[in-house]
Amino acid sequence: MSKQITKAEFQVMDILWSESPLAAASVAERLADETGWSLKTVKTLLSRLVEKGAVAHEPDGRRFLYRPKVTRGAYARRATQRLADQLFDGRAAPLVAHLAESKGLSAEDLRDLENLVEELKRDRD
Amino acid sequence: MSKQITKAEFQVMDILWSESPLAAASVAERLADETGWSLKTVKTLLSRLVEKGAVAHEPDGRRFLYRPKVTRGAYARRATQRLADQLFDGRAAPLVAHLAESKGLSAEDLRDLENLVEELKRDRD
DNA sequence: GCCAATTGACTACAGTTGTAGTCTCGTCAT
DNA sequence: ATGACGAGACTACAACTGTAGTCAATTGGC
Repeated sequence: MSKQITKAEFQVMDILWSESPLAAASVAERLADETGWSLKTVKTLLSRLVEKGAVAHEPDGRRFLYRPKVTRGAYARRATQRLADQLFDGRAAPLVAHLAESKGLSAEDLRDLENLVEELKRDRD
Repeated sequence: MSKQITKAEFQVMDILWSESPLAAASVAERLADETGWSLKTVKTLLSRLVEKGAVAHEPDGRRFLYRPKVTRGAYARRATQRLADQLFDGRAAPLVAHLAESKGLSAEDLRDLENLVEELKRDRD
């Protein structure tokens, strides 16, 4: 049921999704470049993520190791669904249309999409 | 550049997108059912939206009429883009894949998507 | 064995958001 | 003219966020 994850918290999650488990110090280290956050800040964010049920922490000697409890995929699914529901009544096509309009999909994107649609059609029977 | 619109503010926008211009009282009326918000709350939200540059207000006698300055489409595009960038490195296909997985696209959705992809491919040449 | 460094716990504090309340002024019905 | 009512302006306040600081306990290096 894990609560809403904020933007800053998401950046922490993204580190943990790329590698885990990690100690707070390691997470902070990996974030230092993009964010400039102090270790303290990162620790606060980690605590909040633990409170929210999005990451688990297991003691490892004197410190904690953190590990995501929610997969990136699950998170992405929920976020995508929320957006689609809010903006497009849950429909995918207008969502893609907006993506296309705002960004211009690459040729590769189009190929991927075509294959995906094919696949989905096959699955449906 | 209008600032981030919040969840509550979005609900107000959605009323204005469906009909505008409207006086604060009318907006509140139309929101009463779904939200139960008091007129005061709605007025606060409208003021904040004006501050943020997302709606314009023109005096009409002793009151104001509110009208969106950002179209729903433009808002949707920005929101979609943000999500795609954050979660999928801007790629559309994985986004659609996640939508498909979480919701099960309808046959109609698939047809729409297919047509859309066709169209996008044509546009590209 | 002892000290400096590190760790997690707790605290801080300003800005944003959700949800309203108060104040003041103009006006419409009498 | 006047007094109640409705409009927007300003104020409130707790929860959540972003960004840290302080403190007390632990421990690895000497």
